Order: sequence, then structure tokens, then C-alpha cells
Amino acid sequence: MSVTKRPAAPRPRAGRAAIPPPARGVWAESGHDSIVDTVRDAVASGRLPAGAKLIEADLAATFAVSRTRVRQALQRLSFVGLVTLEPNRGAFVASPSIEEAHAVHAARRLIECNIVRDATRHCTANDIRRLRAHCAAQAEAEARGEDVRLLRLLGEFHLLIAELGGNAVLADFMRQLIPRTALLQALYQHPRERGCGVADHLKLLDQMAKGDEAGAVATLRQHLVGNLARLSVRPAPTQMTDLASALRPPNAKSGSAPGAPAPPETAATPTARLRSRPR
Amino acid sequence: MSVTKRPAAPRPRAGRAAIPPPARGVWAESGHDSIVDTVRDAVASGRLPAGAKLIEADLAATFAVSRTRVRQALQRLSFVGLVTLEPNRGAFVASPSIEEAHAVHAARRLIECNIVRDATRHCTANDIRRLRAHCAAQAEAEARGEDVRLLRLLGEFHLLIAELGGNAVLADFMRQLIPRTALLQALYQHPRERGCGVADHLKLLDQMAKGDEAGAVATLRQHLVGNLARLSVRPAPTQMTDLASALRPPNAKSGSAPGAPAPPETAATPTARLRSRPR
DNA sequence: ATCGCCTAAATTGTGTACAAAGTGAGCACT
DNA sequence: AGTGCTCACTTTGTACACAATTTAGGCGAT
Repeated sequence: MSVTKRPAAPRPRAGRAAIPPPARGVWAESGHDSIVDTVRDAVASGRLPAGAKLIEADLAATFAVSRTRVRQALQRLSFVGLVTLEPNRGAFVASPSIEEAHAVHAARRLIECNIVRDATRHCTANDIRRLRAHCAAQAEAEARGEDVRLLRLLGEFHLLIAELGGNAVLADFMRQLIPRTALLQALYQHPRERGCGVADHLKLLDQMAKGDEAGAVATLRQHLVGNLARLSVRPAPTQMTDLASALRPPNAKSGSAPGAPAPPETAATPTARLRSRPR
Repeated sequence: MSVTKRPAAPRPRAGRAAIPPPARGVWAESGHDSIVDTVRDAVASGRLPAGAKLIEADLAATFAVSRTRVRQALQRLSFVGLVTLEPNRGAFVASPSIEEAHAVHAARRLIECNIVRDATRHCTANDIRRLRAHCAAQAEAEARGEDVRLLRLLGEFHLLIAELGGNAVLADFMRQLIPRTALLQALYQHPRERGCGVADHLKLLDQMAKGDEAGAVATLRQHLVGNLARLSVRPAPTQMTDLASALRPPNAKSGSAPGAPAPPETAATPTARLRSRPR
């Protein structure tokens, strides 16, 4: 048979003409390769409002994949707590209560303070240098007003420290907590005072560099309680948009591959409007 | 109406004569309804040796479902850390290193001690009563030598306390940590000294009842370090069995539904042998 | 005899079809 | 008008088919 090699055109994709394939991986190139990352960013930045229903078919069309992959992604997102899966009803962007906010922050205080103590012990000069560079990137993103990039970097920073802590399990928990924190900020914080203070990060690094465990922990704790305090009880208002544009980052990385000039793509899409969960 | 109607014979699986449909949901009735629970128990109790490859088709046949469901289950298990998913290679029972054991136990000390402090504050007399009853069940299972049931109860106990703590996020983390602890014990502990001491549990409850926060925390910490100390560096030997029998609990709950007398079922199975990961 | 390629089988990855469940509008009835 | 029912439509759940990848074994050349 000798097949197996290249059956020429593996393009059986003719399916239903409805819902035009809005875009192939257009913005999938940007660095995150997976659906999970894109949705996570959209949720964390608040472009996908809490409670919004995530219809599998729409997501599938948006990402130009089949529902199979979408379901996988949704399941993963539900593990992390960004998405709520209701049997036979579908997936919704999680809308955590204020109590949940407190729980998340309490967990973070407990875990991350421990991590920072350990990290302060273990970290090398090289580690500190890398973290400083990372902080610079944060500051730059902030200065330029690159919102989503900043958000991602801020989370990344905490994660890097978590990895320095040396406990893979705790680092994994942080991986779950960070996006949840972001969602909470998107929900309960005025858009103006978002973020988590690059200045604090620098102070933290200084103390870590000096080996000042107690100080570093204190700084972090303060940083975290500050974040929590900035949450207001009233959920921030969320404007409804259509799924595709919520998922598309404001402007792709930069390069904007000339080969694919990112056409007006889904403009023609029936614009599946986001409706929050009726319940 | 859960599991469909049974449209007569959903048994299209004629293909390879090998691996005959070993059993329909036979032991799925026993209380845990899902694949996840069954596999989790099998892993936690050591019947499925660490590193064993979990072939989707075999699992599907064993549980009489399609691979779709199996994949879902495997994904969930991998999230908890009981199963390792290697792209294009398949799923393996996790074989955590000793370092991982320390990480898991450190995380548990950190989190569970915090939980117990909170639980001691919040718990009502009623809560304590329920926990005492639960301890009695543990003791009974231990006395009767009902291994898997004991294992499940011991985990459940810690989880109940976690829920008393009042922080849903931390409770969720405990849900992830408990089965991992069990896997570690299955891997690194002599079968004789398994388990985690019902006596300790009782002592803990007494202190919680008295509102002795410090004492309760101390007891728990001691309990946990004791568990960790019982792990030996050398992985315990694992005997290979076939998948189906590894998944079948030694003897179902108790009742042994007369309607389904649990025949010698898979005895005739060609016994898809478990092979640990070559790597 | 050993190494490497090449082929065949086994296993995982993904798309699609169909069934079950949920949702909402319209209609009849009180 | 208000309430409850039915029916059509939407959306999720599951099985299955086929493609892609890995794995193992055989064959020939050095």
C-alpha cells in the first residue's frame, strides 16, 4: 500500500455551509497555541463577561476546529475554575461570588507566602536577574497600555517565583489560582485600578535578593491584601459583545504577518451574541 | 434516566475477537458511578501499578463505553496527577518520584494544617458527631480487613474536615492531594504498614471538640510527618495483573445484588497484560 | 552478526453523525 | 389575561470512523 505517506489532500472538510469558517488559526500563531490560552486570556481580561455562555459550536467555528477540541479545552478550563460546566446545559464563564473571592485570596496568601519564603532561600543571583528583566517587561507593557499583555505578564511573574519555590505541587496550585484571581479582578474591580502593582514586584525582588525572608513575605502579603481590598462588592458592569471579537485580542502581537493581513474576518458572522446564564 | 435505554444490543464491537467485552457496568453499580472513581481507587490501592499503560480501547471495553468517555476520564485523572498523559503515546499511571512525594506532603502539611485550624474554630457539635461516626466506620473497615473501603474512608475523612474548614478552594486542593498521597503510599510503603492510623484521627477529633486549635494542628502535623516517614526510598514491588481484574474491586460493596450474581466474568479474558512504560 | 531502513500492526488524535436533553414560542384551555 | 401543554429548534452527549503517529519486527546491506 505504501500509503501512510501523504494521501495528497486530507481536506474532507466540506460540512455545513452555514457559519462560514471565520478564520483559521489566524491569531493562534501569536504564541499561545491552544484554545485554552486564548479563552483564558479573554476571561481574565474581562472581554468575556462572567456568566457568559460558551456555546461549543460557536467556539469551534471561531477557532476553526471541531467540537472535540473545544470540549477538551472547556474541560481543562473548568478544572482551573474559570469555566463552569453544567451537565446537559453547557459551559459558562464562571461568575465567582465575593465569598469565593475571599477563599481564593486566602488560599493564595497561604500558599504564595510559603513559596516566597522558600524562593528567597533558594534563588540564585541569576534568578533574580531574570525576574528583574521580567519586571521591566511588565513596566513597559504598562507604559504602552498593552492591557492583555500586561495581565499575562503579571500572572507569569508570580508563576516564575512559584517555580523558584521548588515545590512543583504548590507551583501547580498557583497555576490554578492566578487566572482565578484575574477573573475576580475583572469582575469586581474598577477597570481603572486593575493590575497588581509593578512597584510591589520590584520591592519584593529587592528583598528576595537580600535574602530577607520575613520582609519578602510581608511585602507579598501586603501586596495580596491590597489586591483583595481593591475588590468591591458590586460586580463591575460587563458589556456584551459577540464571541469572536471577545476572543480576538485587541491587536495581535505586532508583526501582523503580511501573508495573512487579518481581514475583516468575522464581521460577516451571524455574531453569536453572548447571553449570560439565565439560570 | 442516566445510562441510556439500552437500545437492545449496543454491542457493535465485533472487530477483533480479542478482548471480549469483559463485563457491562457490572461493578459500576456499586456506588461510584464513574470511570474516574474506579480507576482512582485501583490506582490508590496499588492494584494498578505505577507506570502501567492505560490503553484507551481496553478501558473502553472494560467499562463498556466508547473511547470518548474514557478519554474524558483520563484527562480528569491527569489533572489530579494520578495519570500522566504523553501526547501521541498515551496514558500511564503516574509514577511519582520521591521528590514528588516530599512536595505533595509539604503541600499537604501547609494546607491541611491551616484547614484544621479553621475547622476547629467553625465546627459544631454536630459536625464532630458525624466525624466520630465516620471514624467508627473506618475502624470497622480496618477490623474487617476491607482494604479498599478503608482506603477510601481514610481519604474521605480528611476531605470532610477540609470541607469544615470553610474554604472551598483549599478543600478542592485537598481533593487533589488525597489520591496522590494514596498513590505514593501504594508505591513507597510496605503493604503491611499502609493506611494512616485511625487512632490519630480520633485524637484529632478530641482536640477539635475541645477547641484546642494548637493541639489539633500539632496532632495533624505529626500524623502527616509520620505518614511521610513511613515511605521508603525504594519503590515497593508491583505485581502485574490484567487490566480488568485490577479494576474490579476485590468484592463489591457487600450486598452483592442477587439480580446480578457477578459471575466469574472476565476469567476467560485474554488478559490484556499491563506493561509498564518503557520510556 | 549488527545496524539501519522499511513495512505492518497497534494506538492515539480529531472530525462528524446521530441521539438525548434542554429551551422557547405558540396555541388551546380555563 | 393567565396557565399549562406541545412541538420545533437549539445545544450538549456519545459513539464511531478515519487519519496520524508511534511501536515493533523483518529484511537486506555492510
